[in-house]
Amino acid sequence: MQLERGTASTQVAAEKGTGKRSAQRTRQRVLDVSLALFNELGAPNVTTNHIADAAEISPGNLYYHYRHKEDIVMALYERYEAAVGDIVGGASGGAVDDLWLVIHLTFEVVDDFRFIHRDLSDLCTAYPALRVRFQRGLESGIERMSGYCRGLARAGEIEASPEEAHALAVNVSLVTTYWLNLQALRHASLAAMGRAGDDALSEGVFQVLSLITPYLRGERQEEFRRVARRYLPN
Amino acid sequence: MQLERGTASTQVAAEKGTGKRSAQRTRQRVLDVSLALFNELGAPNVTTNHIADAAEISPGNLYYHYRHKEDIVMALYERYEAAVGDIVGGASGGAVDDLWLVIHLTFEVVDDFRFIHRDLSDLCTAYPALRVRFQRGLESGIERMSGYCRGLARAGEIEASPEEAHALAVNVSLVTTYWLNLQALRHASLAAMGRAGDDALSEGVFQVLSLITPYLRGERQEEFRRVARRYLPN
DNA sequence: GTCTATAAATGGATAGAC
DNA sequence: GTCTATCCATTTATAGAC
Repeated sequence: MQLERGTASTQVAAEKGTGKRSAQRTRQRVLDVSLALFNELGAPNVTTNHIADAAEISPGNLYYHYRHKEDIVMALYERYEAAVGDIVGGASGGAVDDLWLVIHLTFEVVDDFRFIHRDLSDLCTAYPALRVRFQRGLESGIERMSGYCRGLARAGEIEASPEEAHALAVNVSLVTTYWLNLQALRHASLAAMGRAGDDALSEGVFQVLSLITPYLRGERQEEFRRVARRYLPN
Repeated sequence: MQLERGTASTQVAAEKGTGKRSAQRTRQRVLDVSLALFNELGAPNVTTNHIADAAEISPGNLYYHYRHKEDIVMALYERYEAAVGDIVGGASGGAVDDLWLVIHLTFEVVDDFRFIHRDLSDLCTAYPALRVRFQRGLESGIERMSGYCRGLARAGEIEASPEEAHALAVNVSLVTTYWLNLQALRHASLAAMGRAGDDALSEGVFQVLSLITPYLRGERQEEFRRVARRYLPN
């Protein structure tokens, strides 16, 4: 992550007239336009020619940088994983107070890479490598959330058996994973679906919070309800 | 629905030697094998030739019966809708007691037609007619569940604001829609995914019940917990 | 109603020149 | 690094004989 010799501007200058650009830059641009196209049309509906066009390079050149469409998808998935990792890594080890913030940030990342969940099953059968990575990430996410919930239960913050705490964690993961997807389906105009509106995102946070709220007790519950209310559409 | 002149056996007899079969029977068989293939491989990965092969007819003949692949998908979706309608229609208007049964039966239908939710987004963009039908069904499902939950709230059975009751209903719909899908993703071997095991189905019921349980109070909650426990894997 | 043969279009991927 | 041209496989759908 500490590559990038020379500033972008000096690179551009050095590339002038040669007709060549740094491989790094081209690869980055391919990923950027691919992400945009995948999100807009769904990965299965974006062809390699389509990507090459948008990146303003030839199909042949595209395959010089990425031998298979799968390679592009995997590279983007790694970006997604890294972004998610930044969030949980930055979370201050388990305070209830900023749980809502973690949820919110997570939804933003899920939105940025919404193509992943849009055709998740199909992508995972087409690209087995993606399946194993996704499985790993999902399980570890569930496990982390489950541990967090069971911790709350032990601390007496929520009233739930270990099984219920785990079920709660799984439901949180499920809603986080599919909420924006379902919301896009519900409110999609006939036009291609662009980025989810702030509404859809806020509603998602509300949905997740409303999974947790009823388990809380007394004071804590009120606190949560106040936060949740901020995420209501009205 | 009251067609079917003559029994199946007399039809078969009448068809002998002519090389022709009743259009009804052929169409049914096409739908049956399509459903099986879609569920096994995912609709996008099943070609019309594939279907023709499995139905033991020629590609040309397939297109005599169904002009487009979309027609097959839509016919199957109508089957699905009808099956769901049977469940909610048969439910004895709102007793809490057999809510778990409705959930269980719903999961079975969702499982029978799991190809629908597997590639939902992609199918809906490919077939706009499907999108509108699905949207309608989803919204009416949410609305019914929401009304049910708000009713429980009014009756004092659960402690939830109207907004929370609605959020609960949405989460119930979401989990019901995507649970088996996610579960197939989690536990899929490299082999094609067959019907969900009884485990996955029971766990799904448990997940949905655990959405509702924490909202209940005292006696009712205990009752629900007892039912839910029956759905635990162990 | 059913078949064979094939059209028409698309998509992933490669070869070889510059 | 980049391009043009093209191969090869696949897929939907049709034409026309039986």
